[in-house]
Amino acid sequence: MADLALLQCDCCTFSPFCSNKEQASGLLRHVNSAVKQEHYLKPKEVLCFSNNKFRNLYVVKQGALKAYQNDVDGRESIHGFYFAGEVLGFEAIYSSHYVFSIVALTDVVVCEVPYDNFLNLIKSKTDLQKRILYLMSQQLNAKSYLMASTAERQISAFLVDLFSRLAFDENIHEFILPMSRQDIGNYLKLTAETVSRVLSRLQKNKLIAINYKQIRILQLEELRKIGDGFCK
Amino acid sequence: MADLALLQCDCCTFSPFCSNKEQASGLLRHVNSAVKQEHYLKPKEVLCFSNNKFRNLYVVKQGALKAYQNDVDGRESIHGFYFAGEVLGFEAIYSSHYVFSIVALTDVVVCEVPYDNFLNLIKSKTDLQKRILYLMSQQLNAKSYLMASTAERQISAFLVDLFSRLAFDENIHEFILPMSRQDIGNYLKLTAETVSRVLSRLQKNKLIAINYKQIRILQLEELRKIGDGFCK
DNA sequence: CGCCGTATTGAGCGCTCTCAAGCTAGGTGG
DNA sequence: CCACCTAGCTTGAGAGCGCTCAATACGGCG
Repeated sequence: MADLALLQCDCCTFSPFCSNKEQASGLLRHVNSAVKQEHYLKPKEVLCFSNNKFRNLYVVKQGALKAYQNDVDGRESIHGFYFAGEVLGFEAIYSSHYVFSIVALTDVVVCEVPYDNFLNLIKSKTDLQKRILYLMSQQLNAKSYLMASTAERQISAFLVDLFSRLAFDENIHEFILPMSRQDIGNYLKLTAETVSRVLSRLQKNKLIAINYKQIRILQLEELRKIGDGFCK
Repeated sequence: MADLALLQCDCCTFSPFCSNKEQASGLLRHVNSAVKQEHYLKPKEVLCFSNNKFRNLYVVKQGALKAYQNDVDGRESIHGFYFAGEVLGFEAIYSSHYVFSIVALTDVVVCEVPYDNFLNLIKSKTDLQKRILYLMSQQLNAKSYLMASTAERQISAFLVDLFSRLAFDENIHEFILPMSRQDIGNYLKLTAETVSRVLSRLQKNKLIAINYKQIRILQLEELRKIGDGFCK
């Protein structure tokens, strides 16, 4: 378990803002300057509510979360999913309020990073300044596959994206979907039925093997081709 | 003309990185530190090509541009439009190459901002550091209406967005669409025919008056309602 | 004035949605 | 240990929105 936590820190995109010599050698915690504390969440627990005052960025240390808003139709419009090593809250800098409610999908550990701490930390560190622009630029590039032309393309690209973000080991082409079919649909603007149908079709065509939340990618390159132009 | 150029600078989101006392009082040009030079483009002229090495951010001083990629189907997938006062190139920080080709839609004046100049400028200026995070966060919030559920919603939200970015005077509800129906379609993932049909319907319903590129918003609040959840 | 790119409008098709009926897995209680 | 319950998933039939294909109209430019 301690090993897992360390693994998470090693592959965390935020580690330059957090890690120090102690961490690299195995110790860590609140000695670093930007991270204030950790939070532990159970599935369905809320990390922050839409419209609440923005104070903290959060870094996912373990587990998966979703960011969503309720749209006019009362539908849950999902803005994105966040997994280990990813930073959330950047959108809120602009509006100074959280734009989305963020909810745990699994058991979750997040690091709380007060935005003021963060600004103080980067103040005089040019490498961290470059790094944060890099990370935000990365988020600008994400999610392009939302615009793919058919449900099959969107879902193929979504699976490739998930695989690249969830697979600890590139060689194990199997992972657990942390979200429901409905969540995938709310994210891609498809119905849960369409998601289910497309996944079944991809399975029939031997591109994936899927059993509820257990999924194995059988032909990664084929999937990439189907979702092409939209997979990085 | 000189007045227009100044007006553009006054409402430019990038002016903190550019303006100085001289500018504010009427003079300016290359005295400021981040901006290197201006470029003048005619319609269809290319500012930068997709995959070229990223060196500069650009700030639009006058006119309109589109950023696009060709997708698998050979279709032109438009990532966004840029108007006076807006910054482009943030996506390229991540990949260190331009992600999109950027082309002028009208006569255009842009300011070239070498990224190295820019990094030097913000190095020790905490207010500019905050400002750039704010601007990038703003871009993360843009384009949410792309996900609206129907063509009518997307286009209504698109028009509201355009109006807020193009109208010099909030009270004049009339402006020129700088892009073609096909461009709008390529941006919203609709066909030019659908765009045309929806615009005609909005006109029939007295929400807008449109004649080719000339458009007048008749019922801004109604449009906002239709595109709701997706207009800021 | 004639040409060509762009915009409009119509008819028919197909993908995704809606509505609805089973199915499965996992949890609960006897 | 098994019957039951429920939430989530799967699958089917029919409807509607946006797409394709096509014909026509408009406007800018030489």
